[in-house]
Parts: sequence; structure tokens; C-alpha cells
Amino acid sequence: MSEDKLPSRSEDYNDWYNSLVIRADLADYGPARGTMIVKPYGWTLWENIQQALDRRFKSTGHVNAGFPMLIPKSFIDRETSHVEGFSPELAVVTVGGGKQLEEPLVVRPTSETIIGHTYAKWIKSYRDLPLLVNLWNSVVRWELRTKLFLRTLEFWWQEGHTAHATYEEAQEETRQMLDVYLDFARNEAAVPAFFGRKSDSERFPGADLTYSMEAMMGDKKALQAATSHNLGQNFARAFDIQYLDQNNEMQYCWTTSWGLSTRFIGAMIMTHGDDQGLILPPRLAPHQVVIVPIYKNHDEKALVMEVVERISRLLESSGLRLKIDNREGLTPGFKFNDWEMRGVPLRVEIGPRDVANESVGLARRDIPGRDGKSFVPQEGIGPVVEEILAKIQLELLERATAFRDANTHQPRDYAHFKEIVADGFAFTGWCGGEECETSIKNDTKATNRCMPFEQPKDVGLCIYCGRAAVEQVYFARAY
RNA sequence: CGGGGUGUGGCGCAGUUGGUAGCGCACCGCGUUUGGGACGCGGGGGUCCGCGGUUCAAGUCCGCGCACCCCGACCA
Repeated sequence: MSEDKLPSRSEDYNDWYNSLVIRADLADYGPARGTMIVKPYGWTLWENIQQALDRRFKSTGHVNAGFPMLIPKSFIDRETSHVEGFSPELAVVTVGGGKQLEEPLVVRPTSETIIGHTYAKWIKSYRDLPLLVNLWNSVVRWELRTKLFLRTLEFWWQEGHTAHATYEEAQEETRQMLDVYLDFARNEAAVPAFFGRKSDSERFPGADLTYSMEAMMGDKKALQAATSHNLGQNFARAFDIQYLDQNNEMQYCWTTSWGLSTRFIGAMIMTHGDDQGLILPPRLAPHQVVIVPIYKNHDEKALVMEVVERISRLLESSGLRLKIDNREGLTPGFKFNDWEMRGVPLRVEIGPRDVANESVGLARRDIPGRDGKSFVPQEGIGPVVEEILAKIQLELLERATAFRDANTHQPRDYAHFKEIVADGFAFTGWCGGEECETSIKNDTKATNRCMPFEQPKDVGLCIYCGRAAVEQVYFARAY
């Protein structure tokens, strides 16, 4: 740590983000351009995200599997729009064991093709359906401009791949998994998101329909935080995924895929973080509570540590994830700032005064300074801490929701629209024409983020061309 | 691939008219400190991005590479 203070968000949001990722000990740059090393603190956060999602996947009937990272290049070429979408960003392996390969292999940019190939072998009968599999893995996409967590050459994620007998079932799955993501984001990460359908230009290459979750970051830009695709029969036809139905007739399957990546960590950083550093939601934070002991000499240390041990046993017994900062040679003040940088939701301070008063000091990360501090009795500390954590969790969501809504507006006209998307989200009518989307993008850098399922009766006029709108859309500048 | 910039201990930088490399932070040791980013003393650490050239002498001047960063066209 060369400087004490983080660059401020208002002065340079980008610099704030880049510094914070490093300073909070989440991740670092890998030696190859555009690669990321996720450090233990960041990975623990990812593990907590994984667990929260995995629970939800299991409870909706999915099972996990592992698939190869290397895919025959010809697989990618099988589905027309998939090739077009991914060709520019493929990493291709042409040499193996010192010999030129007969057929190049690609490092998976996503697994639809190898899943298609495999499902074609696994699925013979309607009795094999639905097939509900999820993969936890990493993928590689050769991006030009990279940024830790948001866009790196390799990133970690989960990709769900399901096959169904009917369109309706596949559609239901696509929608269900979007709801799983929304529930996770809202109730675990305290990230409120808009959601809906992607326009044709923003759709996943190879999908009939893409749903997405769009969150507003602290700089009022949008971040696509998860996607769910109804792939129709596109991959089923390309890879010949067929089954015999009850009438002994061959039918193509209907497939879906859906994913959430380590990018979501970026969403959490930029939803909750402030100029002091990260603010992590208690349900996902690697440490929910950090205890900082305070003492001047050996005698005080002995007294203080005795209380620290007792309190920590108590809190851990109620299942809290707890960290005691017993590092020597660092002042309490330094430790306060350090854990604030890392976003620990609640700090417990225990010093000689607390030993004497049978109290502890509490400091809420989400309320900086004196307002977030209080002294409470050691007696009954467990329930008090749990209550505060629950409150923080709730208030983070409330705050983020209020921020999102305060910065989302319905424009009166195109001039007003331009003003809005320069610093927020616009919700407005669109004629459905790609030309209008493109013009808006060239004009304002704002893109069509998604179109909500619930539409007003009167969708009004297209904000760009003034013709009748087909639906209302969120427009925003996006990551 | 276009435009701009930078390469010097782990990180951030300084290095004058060419004269044999320094500062802050971090790191190690000892001591004093410790309720909001402590201090003193001592210490370790460098193919100055690479190659070639000019010169008695190159971090510094010249040429050619390479890498990375920022801004544009593509993207979870």
C-alpha cells in the first residue's frame, strides 16, 4: 500500500475501481495481458456466491458436471450465429505435445457446442428429458480492453445447460433461471436489478431469446449481471439432439443456457462501495465480523484477549463468519481503515475500557464515522450482532434501490433523453427498429439494456424516430 | 488495427550540460508506541524493457524491436 487514501469515486470512478480491487485484496493482474489472479479474499467471496447460487440450482432440480476446456474447432462452426458471435474472440490451440494438430482446438468461450455434441449422445427418449446440468468452470474470450472482474481474457462462472421436450418447458426454464438470479442478487448480494428481454442486437449468438439482469453501478452505468437464454432448437438442429416422443416419433429438443460470472463481484463492488473502500453484504462477505483488539502493553493485552476469545467463541457458535485481527505492530486505527477497505460489514472493537465496562464497541461499515459506532454490553452480544447484520443487509438493498430509482427517468423528448442517459438510466418507448438503437448508440453511447416483461398499456412513441413504440425499454451507457 | 503515452528495487517516482543510480512506501531487525492510517535507529534488495550504435564513458544521445497503459471500432 503506497498511499493511504483511495481515489475518490466522484473524481475518477475508474481509478477508484481499479485501486479498490487491488487494495481490498480481491484480485491482481496476471502476467499475461488481460488475465486476472483472484486472491484468496476475492475467491472466498466467489465461493460464497457459488454456494448461494448452487443451493438454488440444486433446489430447482439441476446437477453439476465437468466438461472439457478444449473443444474441436469445427464444433464452433456448426451454429451459424454462434460462429459469427464468437470467432473474433477465440483462443485457438494449434500445437500439442510439440506437434501441429490435425484439427485445431479452441479453448471454450462457452460450452453450448460441446454440450450439444454430448447431449445428442445422452438423449434418446422423452424419458431422458428434461436434462438439467450446470457447470462451474472458467472460459476464455480474447477481449481487447480488459478490466479486473468486468472483462478479462479468462473468467470464472457457471453455465447451466438444459434440454427439454417442448418449447414451453424450455421457455419456463429460461424464465425460472432469470428469477433465480434476481432472487440471488436481491436477497444475497443486495443488488437490485432491472430485468427483461434483450433486443435482437444484444442477444446471445445462437439464442432465440435472451433475458438479462441489469444493475446500476455507482457511476450510473449499467452492468449486465446475469443472462438466461432460450436457445430454441438452434443447437438441437446443429448437433442433432433428438428424442423419440411417446408416439415413437423423432423430435428435436429445446435447449436453454444461463450464466453468472465473477463479473458479478464487480457489480457488488460498484453497487455498494464508497470512498473508504468495499462494502460487502453480510450474507456473502468472507468475514461478517472483524474483531480488533486494543491494548497498550502486555497486561492490557492479556485482559483484552481473554474477552476477545470469549466474544469470538460466542459469535462463532451462532454461525457467524468471524475474523480476529491479532496482527502485531499495527495500530488499531490502521486496522480500522484496512478492514473498511475490505468491506467487512461489522467491526467489533475491544479495549481496556470495554474490559472494565463489560462492553464492546461496534462500527457499521455502511454508516461511516461516529454515526455508525456504538457501545453495547457484552451480555447478549450474539443476538445484537445478528440483528445489526440483518439490518445492514436490508439497508444496503434499500439504499441501492433508492439510488437506482432516483437515477432512472422517463424522458419527455429526445433532448431530454440525451440529458438522462448522460448520467442515469432512461425508460422510454422504442419502435423496435435496429436503426433507432444504432443511432441512439452512436449519438449518446447508451444502449438498449432490456425490455421489461410487464409493459404499460400505452407504450407511447419511439424516443428517437417518433413512430409508435412497440414497447418500453431501459437505455443506459453500459460496461 | 488507428491516435496518444510510459518502460529505472515489490509499488509509486526522481535522475540536471552523458561521469559509474537515488527518494517515498512496502520488506527485515531492535526499541518506544497502540480507542481512526505511529515513530526512531539500523539493514537487505537494481541485467535502469531488449538488441545494436555513437563515446574514454550511456539510465541519459541515436536507430530498430518488444511490452504495457489510456482513448476509439467488438464484448459476460
